[in-house]
Amino acid sequence: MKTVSRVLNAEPHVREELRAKVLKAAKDLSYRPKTSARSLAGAKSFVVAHLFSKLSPYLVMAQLGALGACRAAGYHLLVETIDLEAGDPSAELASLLLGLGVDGVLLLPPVCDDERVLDALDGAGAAYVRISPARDLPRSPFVEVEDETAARSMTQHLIGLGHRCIGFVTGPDGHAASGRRLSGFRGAVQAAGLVLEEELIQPGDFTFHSGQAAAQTLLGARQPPTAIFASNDEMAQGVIAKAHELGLRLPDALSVAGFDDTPYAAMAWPPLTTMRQPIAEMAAAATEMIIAGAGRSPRPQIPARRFECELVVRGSTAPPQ
Amino acid sequence: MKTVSRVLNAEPHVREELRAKVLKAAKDLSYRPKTSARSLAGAKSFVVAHLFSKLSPYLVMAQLGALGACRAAGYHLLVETIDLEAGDPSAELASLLLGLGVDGVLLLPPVCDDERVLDALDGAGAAYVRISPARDLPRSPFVEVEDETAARSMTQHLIGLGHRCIGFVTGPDGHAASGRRLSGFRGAVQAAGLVLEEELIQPGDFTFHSGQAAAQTLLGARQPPTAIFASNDEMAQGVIAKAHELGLRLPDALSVAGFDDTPYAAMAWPPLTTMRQPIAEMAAAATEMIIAGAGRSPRPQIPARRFECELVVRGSTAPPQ
DNA sequence: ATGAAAGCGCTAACAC
DNA sequence: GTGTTAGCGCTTTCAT
Repeated sequence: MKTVSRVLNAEPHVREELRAKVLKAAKDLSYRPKTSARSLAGAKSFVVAHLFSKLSPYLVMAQLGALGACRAAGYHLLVETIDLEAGDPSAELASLLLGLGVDGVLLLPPVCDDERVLDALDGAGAAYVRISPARDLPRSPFVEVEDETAARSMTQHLIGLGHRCIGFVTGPDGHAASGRRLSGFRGAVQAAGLVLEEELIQPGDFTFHSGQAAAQTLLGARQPPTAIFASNDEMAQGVIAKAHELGLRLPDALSVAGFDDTPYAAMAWPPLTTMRQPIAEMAAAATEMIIAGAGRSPRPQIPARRFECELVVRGSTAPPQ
Repeated sequence: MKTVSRVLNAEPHVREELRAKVLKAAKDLSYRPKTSARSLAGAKSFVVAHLFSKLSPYLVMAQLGALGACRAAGYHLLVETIDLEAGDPSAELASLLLGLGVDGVLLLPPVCDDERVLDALDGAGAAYVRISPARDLPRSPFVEVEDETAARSMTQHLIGLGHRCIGFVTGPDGHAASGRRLSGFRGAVQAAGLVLEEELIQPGDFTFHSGQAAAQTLLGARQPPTAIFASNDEMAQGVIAKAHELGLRLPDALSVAGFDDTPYAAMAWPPLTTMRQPIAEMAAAATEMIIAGAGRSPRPQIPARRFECELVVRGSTAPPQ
């Protein structure tokens, strides 16, 4: 019995001949080890959980990446929501962690920066990997993306098109990406020797509505920008909608750029120029980190991984008219 | 020990006093039963799987609904993809079903109409509930929506606005909703005494691209329609994009209507008039059906449930100019 | 390199 | 109404 276990878990110390025999028998019987028995007896549960508060296209792409990594390793992906607004998120977490004993939890913003969630996870001794965390970097393995460089590239693209007055819509405070994308924008504008009036930078929170509101303000100014760079695609969509509402012809009267390259960016009109963030790969990498550490104690130290973005030029950006 | 088990599973035959005592002790110790032990010993796994081939906004909304139902019942939701294009989907399913022994599988189109998937599921003795299945209705419990009635309402909305020449973009063959929505459209057009030229009905497959292509054909005709009703929101977005590309002013030069009311419908420009399909509730209902039958043998007969849609009028429909 | 024994934490079946 | 016993199907530990 133990020999079969060794073969099926790819453990050493089994003669090649015997291994083949076991494998053949397993195949003939179409035998599948029962996950519940494996996790009851052993240290691994073969389940990774993706914990989120709200599902955006960005998180959906991450989920798909995580799913792929799970599949490749014979793992399963569990999805769980948590209400950050509600009283105590740790109570909700308890049933997840203590009950199921998942091997690890995948966290993205904003959940990955909620102190209470992190404390609850640490308290339960649960492993977790974060994507683009804003704080306490040493607290867990994580994966991040070159936000600042990417934002700089996008800004340079707009400047290269001839724009001299560019508006920017920020992400919410507390999101690591928000500050970095703004820095990248600022850096590129200043490097080009352009004046950056502070009213060209409008606050947003990654929602469509906030993109509309920011556009309203920017386009209503005495000297409106000829291009607007929104920190994510959904806000860029809001900018586009507002511009249409104001009767502007895009992209001639206004260039609009986004960030993330969600599937809906290409469905906007005009199709949105944006920075492609390899979120599926990032989530897959994070999931692999979880799986690599599953059942191991002490948990292995895993170095952070950093990914790059790619400029995707579509029809929403053009030289100013 | 058995008494504790009874209390925690809300089984009868426990004195109220003792029950309270157990509950208090459980709380004091913050005790959580271990899912793997429960499913190894018992007949239930406390896990429902959502099996899909591709993730659309529609499926994401369903996932959220299923998640809510799982949460409420102390269940967990597992997500799994299956490649319908690939050789044999049953091989992929095997590891999911035999290994994890989920209590049930939630299936939506197009997966819910794939004969091979259904056969594999039946072969493994797995329970499944389908949403809007197109065939073999008695084969499993299912949930459906009033597609035909809803399509009729939408068409009446357009006719009521004064449109006399309305184009229609169908869904893919094999999707139960495709035929029903087309029937609803046909019924309303004929009831209004309008002539329905067959070239006003263009084939689509629920993708953005197919919506664009259909719009290209419809708007290029000698007598183009003044309104286009697409069978889902994504195709409606494609119609809108194509209309913008052709320089049409929406909604005056062309009214566009969709179906589903995904979150992106409201982000289009103009905001899309559509039929809201209560997909999250439908998925929740389907998940409850799975949970109700979990661990029971023979599986209880569960009557189908039917839901209604709601017309959501936004800015993309208006009287013809 | 292989295998025997013990037991993970519950529920099922059966006493009482 | 309550408690006892015997496993569920694996992995772990420890012999050999």
